[in-house]
Amino acid sequence: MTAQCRRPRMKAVELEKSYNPKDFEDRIYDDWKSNGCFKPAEGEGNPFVIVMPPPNVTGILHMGHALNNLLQDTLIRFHRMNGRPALWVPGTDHAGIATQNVVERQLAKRGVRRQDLGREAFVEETWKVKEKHHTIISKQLEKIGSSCDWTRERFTMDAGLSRAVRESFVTLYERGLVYKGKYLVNYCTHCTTALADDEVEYKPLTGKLYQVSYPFEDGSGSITVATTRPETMFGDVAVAVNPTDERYMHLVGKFLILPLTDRRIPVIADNYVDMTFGTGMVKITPAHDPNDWEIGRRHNLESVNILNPDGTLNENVPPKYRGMDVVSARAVVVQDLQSGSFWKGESEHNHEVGHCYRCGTVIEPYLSEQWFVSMRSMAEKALKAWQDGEITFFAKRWENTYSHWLENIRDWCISRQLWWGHRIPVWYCKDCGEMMVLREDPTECVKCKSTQLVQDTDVLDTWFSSWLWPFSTLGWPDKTADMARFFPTSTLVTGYDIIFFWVSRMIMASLEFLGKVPFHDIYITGLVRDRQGRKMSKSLGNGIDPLEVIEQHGADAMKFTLCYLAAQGQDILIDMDSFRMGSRFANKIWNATRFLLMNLEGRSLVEIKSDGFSAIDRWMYHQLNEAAAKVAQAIQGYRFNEAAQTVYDLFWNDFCDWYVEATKSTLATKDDAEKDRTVSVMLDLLAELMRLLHPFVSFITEEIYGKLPNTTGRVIDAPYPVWTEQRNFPEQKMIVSLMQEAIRGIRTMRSELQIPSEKKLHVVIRPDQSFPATDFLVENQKLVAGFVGASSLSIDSKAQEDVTGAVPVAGPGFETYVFVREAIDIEHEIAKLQVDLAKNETLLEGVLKKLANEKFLENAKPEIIEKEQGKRAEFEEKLEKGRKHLDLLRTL
RNA sequence: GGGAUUGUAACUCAGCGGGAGAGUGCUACCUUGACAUGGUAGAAGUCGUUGGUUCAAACCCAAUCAAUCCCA
Repeated sequence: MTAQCRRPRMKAVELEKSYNPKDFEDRIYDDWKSNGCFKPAEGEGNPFVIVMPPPNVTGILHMGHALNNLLQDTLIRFHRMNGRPALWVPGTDHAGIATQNVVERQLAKRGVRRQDLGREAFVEETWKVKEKHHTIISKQLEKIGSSCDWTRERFTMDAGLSRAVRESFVTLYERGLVYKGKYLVNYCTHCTTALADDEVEYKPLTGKLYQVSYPFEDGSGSITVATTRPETMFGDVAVAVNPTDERYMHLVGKFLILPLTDRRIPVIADNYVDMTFGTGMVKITPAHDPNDWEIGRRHNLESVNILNPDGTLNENVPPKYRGMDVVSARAVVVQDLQSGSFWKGESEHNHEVGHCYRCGTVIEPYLSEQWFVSMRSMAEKALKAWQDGEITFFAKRWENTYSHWLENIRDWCISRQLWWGHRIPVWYCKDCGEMMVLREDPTECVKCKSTQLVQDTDVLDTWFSSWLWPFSTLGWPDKTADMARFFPTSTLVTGYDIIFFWVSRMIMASLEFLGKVPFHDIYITGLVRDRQGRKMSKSLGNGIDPLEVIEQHGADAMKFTLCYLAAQGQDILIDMDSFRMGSRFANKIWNATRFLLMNLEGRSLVEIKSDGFSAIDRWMYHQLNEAAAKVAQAIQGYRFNEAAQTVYDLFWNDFCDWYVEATKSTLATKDDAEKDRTVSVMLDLLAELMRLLHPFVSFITEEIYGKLPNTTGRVIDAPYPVWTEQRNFPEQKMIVSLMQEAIRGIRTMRSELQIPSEKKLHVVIRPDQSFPATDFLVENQKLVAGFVGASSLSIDSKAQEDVTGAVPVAGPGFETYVFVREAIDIEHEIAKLQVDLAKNETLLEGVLKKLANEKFLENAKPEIIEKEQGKRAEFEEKLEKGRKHLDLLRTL
């Protein structure tokens, strides 16, 4: 009495005829979320931790975010299933300038300026906008299937993170690494705020180079300077020449009168001046040009600032020009220079001009008082951590970008003249002028006890809060349980555009405040581009909305497609049709499952014993085993494309094309015990496949896993398949490969001779004496016959059958004979065989030449030599058989 | 000006020292009881160009052409 008699018979499980992801994706996500599946497992174990790069809270998720997050999701799911407590911390960023711009634009529609509201009301309004947008962005993250722990979600301006920001600011101040000073900064007159150096984007512009004549004070003629920005002449404090320039040396020390004004300025000498540019004489405007600023410092020149914060000219210019913006002032100045005969001409000039990375406005170098972080010492630590191998970039080449930036680091301007953001924790006493940098809001002056205190009006750069993200999200500066357990984190996944802004700064902050790197691996994703290779952008209108992809193809299709295309260090070029790839794959998974489930009717689950496996079962487990090893390796090395390709090939080429096809002949029989066994093994394989596939196609695998009668629980927390010796069947692998080769040979013949599939053939497979798969072929005759559409098939191991009139096909260790006499064009077959023979002759020649080469035998690795010897045998066999077959054909 | 990356089948890209690969597209046949979002078979490549290193180069090195990106 076997166990199967007592087991209940199963019902067929109905799966919808076609794959329709909308039917289950949302439901599955809710199920995961409401059952705490995204929380890290309790207990021991080396945690795997990712902090999500926080998207801008008022932004919309674009394809780049989708890519970024689904790769993180793949990693998290893989490690979670491998038994590591996996934590993925989600969150959003307050995005100072961007958000403030969004709210200001909304207000502008009502005809309201932020100044009309006042600071407090404006910030309140911004919080409301933030709340509204926050639901949009989190919903989008859910749609794409992100298995992040929402119970730990953070926002860069929530209470905890605000405290972290203060703590870090004050600590740096105490360490002398934060300072305030009047320097030339990049200023956006549209956003009315200073920007950091790396927030400026340089774009080539065609401008004009103007030649202006500056007369000498003593009336002894004039000199000509070249400038691209004549309106800044009101800020000129000198004209410089190169000290080695013999044309002008005699002029150094003389004074000039600045045109349109009555100011006198000196001629000075400085190495910076390029003798070949323009006339070789340069006007020096320290308050409005970074190079001039340096020259001004070297020569102790004063700086004359001619701009108001809004970009209009201020009281330091002649009254006529005050209040004009830069562009209109330039036109008027040019006109006035012309009529005042200071004009010497103009020419076209191409140069790189800085623009605001948020609004695109031309950046003005602007002299103002700002807060800075001194970066040198932190950069050195960050460089050392990299040199010591504590962090690794994938792909490696980004390490150059990282180190190069750190080696050339400049101090970081962190104050922003905005209202939305972390207010700088600095207070000034109105009475005694004392400056206080404090963790807590003060109530009175620490020096004079006055209560007349004002807080610095500026806010901090948004990156000043996001650089703390890997630990502020875990509770720092408190010593929380999460900090102890999950910090440092494991991996960061982000785009290369923010290696400077964010990645390197997080490393610096983490080393500075915690003495550890914040993560060990940094995976840099490619950029998602359109088919023409252009960046996706609003202005081009070439963007693809991830939600639209999900609508058309499903979240799994999007995830799988992008994984499949995510080659390390490579941008991804796609259009909407690209996602059909993933969608077809998901459809295939669906239908293969459907086939199996409809065959469950009346079957019983039996215990699976590996000694009861058929050869083809062993082969399939072997393939699965190999794939598991390959996927693990690929994921460890962040080669997502390789991992995705591995599971694709396994499921489609091995499981569907061969294994499922092979079961069909069994399922068509009346042998119930064998059918129960087949179905049970197939269910086992399918469950394993769902686990293996889950990180790459998460929803469909969960949906199917839940329907399988041999599974309990969810696939999201099922164990991941790992390579095991028990499933290593290299022998079966080899034997099945030989069978496949025989089958392909016959199919090719059939197809080339255009024999319709309904026409059944007689086929003879004649193995050589030492052919290892003979027994297998004998046992699986029916199977092979089914694969090639043969009405009769014989395994002619004694070479007894008469094969006269059959078309011969050579294989490694065997020959096949297909009886299709009436269909053959003998001349054509002979010609084909001759081409084949010629090819093999050249191949053999090459191999023989190698094997005769002493240097090759000396230098090549033994396994290579062995391989060449194997090739020689193979080509010789093919030639021998080919010649025999040629004779055979000629007798027909 | 400095640096990085990329040039492989019609398209998008893997491979990166030892017999040229995938997906899409294309061609032929197939409405076989999972799937036409499918099946079977096939055609298609001087691996940008020129040198060099090596027994052996798509792969390493140098130069060169083309494209992209970052920094100044």
